[in-house]
Parts: sequence; C-alpha cells; structure tokens
Amino acid sequence: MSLYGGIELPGHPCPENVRRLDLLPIPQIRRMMRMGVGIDKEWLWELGSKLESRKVELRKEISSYVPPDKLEEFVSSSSGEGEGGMGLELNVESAEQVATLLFKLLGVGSGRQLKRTKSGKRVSTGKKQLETLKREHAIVPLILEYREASKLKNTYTDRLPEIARLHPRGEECLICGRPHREDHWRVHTEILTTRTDTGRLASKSPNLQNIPVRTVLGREVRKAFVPQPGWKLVAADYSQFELRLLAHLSRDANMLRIFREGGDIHLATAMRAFGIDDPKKVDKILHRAPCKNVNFGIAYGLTYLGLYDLMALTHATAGVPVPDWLDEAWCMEFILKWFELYPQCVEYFELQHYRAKRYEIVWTMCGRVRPVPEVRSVHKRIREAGLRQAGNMPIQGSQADIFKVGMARVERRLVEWRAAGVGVEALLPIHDELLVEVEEGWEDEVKTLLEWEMGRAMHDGQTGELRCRVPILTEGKVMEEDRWTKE
DNA sequence: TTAGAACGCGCG
DNA sequence: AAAGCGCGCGTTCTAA
Repeated sequence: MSLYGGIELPGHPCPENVRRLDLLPIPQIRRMMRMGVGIDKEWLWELGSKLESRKVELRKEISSYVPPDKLEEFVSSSSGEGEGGMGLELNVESAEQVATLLFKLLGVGSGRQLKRTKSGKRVSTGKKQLETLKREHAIVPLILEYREASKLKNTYTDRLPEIARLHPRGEECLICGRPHREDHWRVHTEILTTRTDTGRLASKSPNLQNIPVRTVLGREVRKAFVPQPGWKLVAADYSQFELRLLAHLSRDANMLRIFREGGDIHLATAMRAFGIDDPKKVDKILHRAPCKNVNFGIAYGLTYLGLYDLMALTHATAGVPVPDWLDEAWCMEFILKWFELYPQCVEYFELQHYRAKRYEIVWTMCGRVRPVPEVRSVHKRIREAGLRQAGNMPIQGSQADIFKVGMARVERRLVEWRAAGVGVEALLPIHDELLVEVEEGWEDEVKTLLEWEMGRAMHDGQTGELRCRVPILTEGKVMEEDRWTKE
C-alpha cells in the first residue's frame, strides 16, 4: 500500500520536480457513500430465480456425464453435499471435482499442454483453459455456463437485495438527506482512498466497481441499478485513457499523431503492423484482435507468451481454429514490430525501469510515489514483476490522478447546481467513469457538464505546467431506459 | 470449529 | 518454472 502521495521519501534523491498531490476529494466521496445507488429488488429476485433454475438444469446435465460407478469419489471428497438422500451430483463449484472429472475420467485435453494452477497441484480449470477445450467435449461449455450463472447469482442477485436499505419518501431522507418522491431501495458502498498502490480508489461492501457488463447475462444484472423515481442516471467515461496517457508520457510521435487525428488506434496499428492499405481489408480476428491485445497489454508488460495465450483465447471464444502460422515465435516478432511502430514507448519503459532500479521508486504526473523494492530482489520472477509494476504505475496512477481532478471539477459545478435548486448527485467513481443521478429534465445538461469538466481535467492547475499532448475524449451517456446500461 | 489459503472470476 | 497491471468477494479446501 502506498501512502506516500506527494511526500518525498527520506534518503531517496528525487531527480525530478515531484509535485504535491493534494486533491483527494474526501467530502465528495463521503457524499457518494451516503447517497448510495438505487436498485430494483424485484428485478434481482426474478433474475435470481431464473439463474437458479438454469443452475439446476445444468447441474443435472453435467452430472449425467459422470460415470455412475465413479460418483463415490466425488461424494467422499465433498463434505457439504448429501442432503436430500438421492441427490448424488457433482459439485460444479468445486474446481477439484471438475478437474478430476474432466482430466482423469473423461480424458479431456489429453495429449495437449495443459496449464496448471498457481500452486502446481493440478491442471487448471480456469476460464482461459476451459475456453480452449470447449470443442473437445460437450461438457465443457456446460461448465462454463454454470460458472457464469453461479457467479452472477452468488455475488450479485443474492447479495445486493440483502444489503439494500430503504430510503423513505419524505422531506428529508434520514439516510442521504435528500427529499425523495417515493420509497425506494439503495445500496451503499464504502469507497477506500488509501487502499491501492497506484492511487486508484477501491470499493467494498459491496464492491460496486465490478458490476457485470461484458456479457449479455451480466448486463441483465447491471440493469437492476436504477435512478430514484423522477430522476435519471447519467454516466461519463474517458475513452482509451491509459493508452492516451502512454502516448502523453512517452511523447511517442506516431501514437500522438493517431490520437490527434482521431483515428481508431487498433485499426491504425493493424494497418501498419500488417502493411495493409485498405481499412476494409483488416480482419477483426486476424489483424485487429492482436493489435488491440498488444495495445492494451503493453502497458501491463505483456510478454510474447501472454500474447500467445490471449490469441488462443480470442480464437477459441470466436470459435475459429488457430491458424498454423500463429505460434509463440510469431507473437515475439509481433511485439518487436509493435515497439518499432512506437519507438518512444520503449524509451518510456526504459526510463521507468531506470528510476525503479536507481531509486526504488516511480511516480505519476501529479507526484504520487510508489516504492518498488522488488526490482532488487534476488529472485528473477519477483524482479521482473517489479519492473512490470514500475512501467505500469505511472500510467494507471496518472489516470487516477487526472480522474480525481475531473471528479473535483465536476463536484464544484454540482454544488452550484444544487444551490440553484437542481437535484443532482454523483454516485460512483469507477476508475475512468463517473455515474451521476439527476432530476428529470436536466439529464442532457448534466451530460454536457460531465464531458466538459472531465475532458479538461488535464488542463487543471493541479497537473501543473504539463501540456496536454493528447486529446482526452470524454463520452457521456444518458440512460433513457431508466436502468444502468452500456452503449 | 474456524481462520486463512487456494481457486476462480466480476470490473477498469 | 513463470510469463499482464490494479482491485474485492464467493465457495471450497486445509491446517491448526
């Protein structure tokens, strides 16, 4: 944990002008926690019961693949089961049982190089692994579907209604202080400001920063979040913020040019990397996918082996066989080529690695410091992890710095709105996105406000004399359906 | 019986 | 041998 924000560490010469970071918007954050976010309990109950019946079906179907004479093995290893007499079924929640069934009894993936768990005890049954084995046995997609249903039910549809609090209609709500038109339920998260090593905020009890959005079923969960009666939800997020920051921090001419021209960075990378002239000839899986993966992954220190895994997963998920020319050597070449396209990014990472090794710290645009003593470890694995953290922290951390400035700028304006009698509240910070609730009739205004204020966070005095070298794109969205949705 | 590790997975 | 950054949380499994 880094509590060093803006403070120079004794004994560490700081070679550049590291500025004080003094803009944690604590009062605004406390206000968001008090407000909470509205939820539709009936929606969650209904969704939960659908998930439950699907789980029952899937569990039955999955269990039918277990050789009957081997069932005892599972019963003996699982202690909690056994209620209900005859209900001898596989516990799909147990990774151990799933592994035994798949790899010992059914021989799935035999002759293939299978990834093992972190401890090396057995073969992994993680999503990545199972995705590549999807077509080998009909049971595999069933397990994946069960896992999704189970996750959504346990973590979201069951939990959220339990911890929601009733905000009563009336002049002044005792919980949040706002007058509500009708009774409704809200969940209150705790926002932690000193939890992360990079300066990001964290959310717990419940974590509202990981509400599903990437799958169709997941988005149904997200739809359970609603505005209070008579209000609208509005959200605004930065697009490709970390990549733009890499362009800014590295001053890479090619990357800056692409962003300044407002082009599609993944497409532009694909055209240059594969030497394609016509944008229409760029294939989504063949060309754009690896570029997207590398564009995002590079800030995390992605290696050619990681890229190979990602490519295998991309193809498996799309149901396309991996082409025979796509191997680890190809991935290595591709990453080298990527750095040739964006040569100043190499210098960026070299600079961060130098700072890490020389001073054992790296820092963000606003001067938030992260110690990285790992880079001097005697263990190569730890050292390399430390270097990846060092390369990533100024990007992720600067994103957090600027996001906070954006939040502070937004809140300053919302205070004025409230003084003028408009009901408007910030509800949730999600790393590069801010969720806001506003009285009906003001939603378009507030969307414009969010885009304006967040989009100018880099011009703020707090980020110092640093010129904004890259356009920061902010996209606001009004939830017309009165549910939290994507796009 | 229980605290914590292991595993897996939701999000940016 | 591992091989991608930052989080929180649910269930299963294990060691005390």
